[in-house]
Amino acid sequence: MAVSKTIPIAKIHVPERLRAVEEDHALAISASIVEHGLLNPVTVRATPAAKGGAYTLVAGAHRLRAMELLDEMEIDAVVVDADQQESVLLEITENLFRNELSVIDRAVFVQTYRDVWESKYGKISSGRPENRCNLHQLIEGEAKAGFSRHVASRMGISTDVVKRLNLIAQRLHSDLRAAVRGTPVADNQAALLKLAKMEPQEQRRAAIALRAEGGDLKKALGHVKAVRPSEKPEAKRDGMLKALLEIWSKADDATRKAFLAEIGREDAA
Amino acid sequence: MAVSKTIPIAKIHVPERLRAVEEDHALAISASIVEHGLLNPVTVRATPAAKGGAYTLVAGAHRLRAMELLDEMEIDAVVVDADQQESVLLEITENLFRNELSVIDRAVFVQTYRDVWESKYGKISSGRPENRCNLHQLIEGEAKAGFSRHVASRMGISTDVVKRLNLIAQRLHSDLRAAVRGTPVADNQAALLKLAKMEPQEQRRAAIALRAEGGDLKKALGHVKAVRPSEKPEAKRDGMLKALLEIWSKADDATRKAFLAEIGREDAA
DNA sequence: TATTTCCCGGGAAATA
DNA sequence: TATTTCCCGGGAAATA
Repeated sequence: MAVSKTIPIAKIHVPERLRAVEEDHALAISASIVEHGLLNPVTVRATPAAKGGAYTLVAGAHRLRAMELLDEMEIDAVVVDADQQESVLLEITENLFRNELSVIDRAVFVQTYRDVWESKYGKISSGRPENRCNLHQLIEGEAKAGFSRHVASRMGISTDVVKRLNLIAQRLHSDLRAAVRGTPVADNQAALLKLAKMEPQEQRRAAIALRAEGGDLKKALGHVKAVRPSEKPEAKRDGMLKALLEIWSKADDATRKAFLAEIGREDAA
Repeated sequence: MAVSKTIPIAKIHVPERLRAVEEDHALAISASIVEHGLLNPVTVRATPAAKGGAYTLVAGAHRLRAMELLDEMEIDAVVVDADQQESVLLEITENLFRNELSVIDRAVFVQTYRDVWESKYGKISSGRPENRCNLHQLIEGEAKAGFSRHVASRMGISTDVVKRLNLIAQRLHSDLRAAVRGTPVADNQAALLKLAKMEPQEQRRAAIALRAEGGDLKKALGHVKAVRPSEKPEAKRDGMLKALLEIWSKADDATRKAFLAEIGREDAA
């Protein structure tokens, strides 16, 4: 892939499409950066004429924001020439084919592919495809299809595999991604899926526990589960109370009476 | 398609695969048959050596049972030679291509196609495909794919269209199918989908209302909706009571106390 | 507004 | 047991 170099953060323009950054997520990444440094460089495009600066962000909005929060002035970035986007996509494809990659590495590759693709062709979303999209497909000489099938056919994998890698790439917390690196879990798809589906808060705890247990996932999850019940009982209680009141408000007199009788409160009128 | 002729019900063997008949559904069909006759013949295969009789049922278990319930001795059936199954599939395909069909007719065609296909290749289900299935696909010269994609490519429609037609064919109550015939609703996909997703009980009421309103769906659904709240309040009350007790049983003392306080029952200890 | 084609999430069952 | 490839259901957004 193109060369990674250090560039001033002030010179990076963040396009509208990438503006929506979750501050919590960025904060979590800052913590990870303090501890382990920036593991993956962000991806930018050289755009000397852009309003915000000489570069435009392609991938890594959260990492960029995290570095800003740490008052860093510079960041490692892969600089991709606008005309080279297509060849970057090709490189990713080839890497995916060639190497013996772990599941998590493949997920990151697909994610980067997705980011570069979106920066070139627009945001990937559901819905009936526009003509623009079809046009692109025709130029490429592929059958008419959305991003999912495009990536699948290009990478030589099924759309289901893309679906899973996407899920891992998009929902696995960066803390966990870092914590998992080098352990067997990095190549354990089922485990990664399970982790990715947990709440972000739980994922952060799982990451800490995983490090403490030296990569033993079972032990680590044991701690997280054990912690959970006592961790946020208020939220749970609130939920129960709310549910009770919600149903109560909709119930008729007969139902209310029956309920009170069942719980031994049938006395008052 | 092959010729339809009248055959003795006693001579039809019902294979294990089709044995599971919902008696309610069959009863509903008998009512429809009394009123309108048997609208679609069942499909059978000529199997002189079979244990149950000279024919084996391919499609129409509910219709067959309905005729049995009416003490009929014979039934109209399309007799398909075992060797002709493939050509029947082809015929359905061609019909689907050629004619100006309503949505509901297309759904019925896809359903029949599915039935014949299942009788030849085995039940369609989820899961990683077996070798047998792949073998079949290779013989056909098609790319390896499940039933859904097979049907889609053969019919010249997308898998999403197959999905919707399947939904309509499998979940639209036969009463409604009959009631809709000849009205604009028969070619209104959105309406059919909406109807198909309703509870069977409601579908039956909708069918009655639709006839009463001369095919005016909006008016008919107005009646059904209006009837519903007073129709089964007991079931709803039961559900609410159950939900209340369920949550109550899991709640701790503090939550229970808070709840009782909210509803003005904080008195007793 | 009705239809279509995407994406996403989940579950089942055979394979490795 | 882990992975893969089906089917199914649902929602979004452009098209007709």
